[in-house]
Amino acid sequence: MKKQEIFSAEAEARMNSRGVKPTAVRLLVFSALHMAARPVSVADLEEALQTVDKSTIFRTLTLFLEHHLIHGIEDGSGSVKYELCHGEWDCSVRDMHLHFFCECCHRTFCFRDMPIPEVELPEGFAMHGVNFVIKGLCPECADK
Amino acid sequence: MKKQEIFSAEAEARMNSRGVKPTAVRLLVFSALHMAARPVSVADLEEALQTVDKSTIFRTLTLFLEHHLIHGIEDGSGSVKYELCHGEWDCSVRDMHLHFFCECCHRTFCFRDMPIPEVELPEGFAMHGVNFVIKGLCPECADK
DNA sequence: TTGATTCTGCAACCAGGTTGCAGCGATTTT
DNA sequence: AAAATCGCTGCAACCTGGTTGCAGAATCAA
Repeated sequence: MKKQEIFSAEAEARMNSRGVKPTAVRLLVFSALHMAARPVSVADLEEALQTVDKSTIFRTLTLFLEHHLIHGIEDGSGSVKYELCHGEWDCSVRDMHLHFFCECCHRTFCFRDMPIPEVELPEGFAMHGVNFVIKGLCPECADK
Repeated sequence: MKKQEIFSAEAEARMNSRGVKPTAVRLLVFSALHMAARPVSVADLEEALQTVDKSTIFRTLTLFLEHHLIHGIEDGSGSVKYELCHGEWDCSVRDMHLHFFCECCHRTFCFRDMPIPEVELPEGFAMHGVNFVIKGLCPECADK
C-alpha cells in the first residue's frame, strides 16, 4: 500500500466518521487541505484543483465546516481561510490556536502550539467559537 | 454652548490633532461613530447618514483608520465594523479589547474592560495589530 | 433496468468594497 | 476680485469573493 493510499484511507475514515460521504472530489479537497502548509482560501483551492469547480469547492467546504472536519479563519484578508481540524475527534474552542496574518505577503501562519487564552465572558454570553488573529510582518517580509 | 456644540468642538480638535481636516461630512461620520452603542459597518453608517454617499463614508473611514482615529474589527459577519479609538492620544495594540459577535442577531459587542491577552510571538514576527473576536449567542438571543 | 437521490459544473447573481471621474467648494495666488 | 489650485464629495461603474438555480452526471436502491 502506497503512502498516498494510506492517507486516502484515513481521509475516508475521517469523513465517514463524521457522516460525510467520501466522494472523489471531496477526497481531493481534503487532500489539498492536508497538503497545504498553511490555511487556504477557496481561491487557493481553485488554483490547486484546476479540474474542480469553484462552487463545488465552496459547497464541499461548507459541508466540511458543518461536520467539523475543518474550521475557518477570518484573517482580515477579505477571504476566509480554511484548515483541517487536527484534534482527533473534535474541533472545540479549546482545540483552536492562534493565527498570524502577514500584511505584506498576505500569508496566514498557524501557531499550532499557541492555544487561544481562556477568557471569562460576562454573564449570559455563550461562546461557540473564537477567532484570534495577529497581524504584522512575517520574518521574511520584516527582513526586507 | 450646547452639549452638541461641545462635542463637535472636541471632535474637531481630535481630528486636527491627527492631521485630518474636519469637514462637515467628516464631523457627521465621527459623530455617528460616537453615538453608536457598538461597532458599526459602512452599511450602518449609510443608513444613519442618508445624505452622505457610500464612497464618501468609505473614504472617510479609510482616512480615519490611517490617522488612528478609529480601528476596524473583523467580526466574521462579512463586513468590517468600526469604532472610535478611545485611548487618549494613541490606539495601540495594548489599547485594544475583546469583541463578541452574536451569531443570531448579528450584533457586535465591545468588552472594553477586557484587554487582549499578551502573546509571545515566535522569533522574527512583528505585531502591528490584533483581532480577537468571540462568537456565540448574546444574552438576549440565548434566552429564546 | 429503472427510478430516486445525491453530487457536480456551469452560469448567473449578489453584496460589500473600491475606483475613476467630474463638479463643487475652499484656499491661495496674482 | 479674478484666476488658478487643491482637496472633498457624489455618482456610477467596476471588481472580487461568495452564493444560488438549474440541469446533466454519477451513485445507490429496488
